[in-house]
Amino acid sequence: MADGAVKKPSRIQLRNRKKIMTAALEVFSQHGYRGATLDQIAEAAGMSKPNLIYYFDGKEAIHVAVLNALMDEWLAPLAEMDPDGDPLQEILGYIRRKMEMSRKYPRESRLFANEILQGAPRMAPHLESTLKPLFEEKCALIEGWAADGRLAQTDARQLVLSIWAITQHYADFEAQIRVLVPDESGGWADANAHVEQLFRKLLTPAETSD
Amino acid sequence: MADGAVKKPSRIQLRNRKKIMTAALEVFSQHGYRGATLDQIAEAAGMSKPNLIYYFDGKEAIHVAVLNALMDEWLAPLAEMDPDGDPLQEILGYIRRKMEMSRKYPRESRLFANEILQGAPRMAPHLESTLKPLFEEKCALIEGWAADGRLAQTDARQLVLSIWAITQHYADFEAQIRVLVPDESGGWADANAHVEQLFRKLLTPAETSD
DNA sequence: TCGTGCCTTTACCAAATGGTAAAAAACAGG
DNA sequence: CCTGTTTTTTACCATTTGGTAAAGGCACGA
Repeated sequence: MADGAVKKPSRIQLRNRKKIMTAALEVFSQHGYRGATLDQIAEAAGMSKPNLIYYFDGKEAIHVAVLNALMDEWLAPLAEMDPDGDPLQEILGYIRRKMEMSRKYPRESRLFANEILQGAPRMAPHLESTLKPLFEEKCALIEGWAADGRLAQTDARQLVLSIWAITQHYADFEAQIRVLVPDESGGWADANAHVEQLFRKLLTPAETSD
Repeated sequence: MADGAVKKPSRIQLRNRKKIMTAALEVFSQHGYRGATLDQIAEAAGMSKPNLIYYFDGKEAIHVAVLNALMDEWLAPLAEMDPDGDPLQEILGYIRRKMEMSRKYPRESRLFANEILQGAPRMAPHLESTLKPLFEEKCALIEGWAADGRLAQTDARQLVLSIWAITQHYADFEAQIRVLVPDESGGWADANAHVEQLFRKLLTPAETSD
């Protein structure tokens, strides 16, 4: 009885929370935190504004909930990088997965981009607690590979940053790319090929074939 | 007499318009268009809100004015790329200038990033009329260099996009980088070295030293 | 059928925000 | 100093927006 646990959420609660978060992702990613209104989210979720507040403590709580819920999914491509795989293939595989994310989930990318651009006011703790350890772990892994001569010498942190920069750019700056790159061009195929070429050249170790 | 021209602005007008635009850059780049308020801009500019409206037609007009005024400055590094220079050096020089921009003018970078992220609602015409021609011109130049064998074969459009992505990332995602990269590390020096290494490897032509 | 507890809506509200009106102040030019 | 013009301020205003109160539905077991 003295358990401070919360009651387990009902089916309808689960369903509605998910509907709200889906709607919120749509609206927040398109307009940013300040630009999004509860009315927009409510309409997108197909329910009334006070009903949102019934399920979440307020606008900020919705935003934080969406951010936190998507963080794991967002980091999955990096988390999947396998210490036992072939270094170059592992990194190129990571890049391929990341490009896939930008293509299939641009809203998630823009949501995070918006938040970081504003100085990550609502995400800083999560960055520190979730992103940073993973980042450190994978950087150490890459440094290990480089030290073994299985990758060209390069700054692991900068490498990961530049992978993020390029891959996410395709989602975050889509409006600009749409203006500059004609529709009839290769589109995503060109992008994938270019990114692979770029990082393959960077990372392929000097041919010290034993 | 029949000249529909506007009277030339007084000294005080020039001064105040500039003050407002400086303040607006600060505020818009930090909070985005919707997140910025006229009161914030007024305070940053050291004048009253109605006074802003006296000099500009409204919030949107201020935003557009800032965007347009900074566009040229923003594109200068690319415009400076010299068709008669050494291809690799020209591109690396461009990258160096762009990194310098991100370091010295992160607010400008974030202003544009915010605008593009929201779909460039107030900048689309300017993108089409100013950015696109320059982009096309320089892409053609790069393609020429590559065709002459003075650069490695690569997709010029994708190359420029990836240069933008990486260099601007250092300004736009600074909040994240500050969390991930320890202060005592090389900081900008590491970043510059990495970016140069990355693109140098991509662009150095196969050693067909004649 | 009647509660009872979860869910939803209707009607509001206070603060924030973009913008206006009009008077006051500052600043020419004579 | 006077006069007309430009600049600035002091009140306002209408709308938007995040949030609340309280009553109404609604499912479901006794």
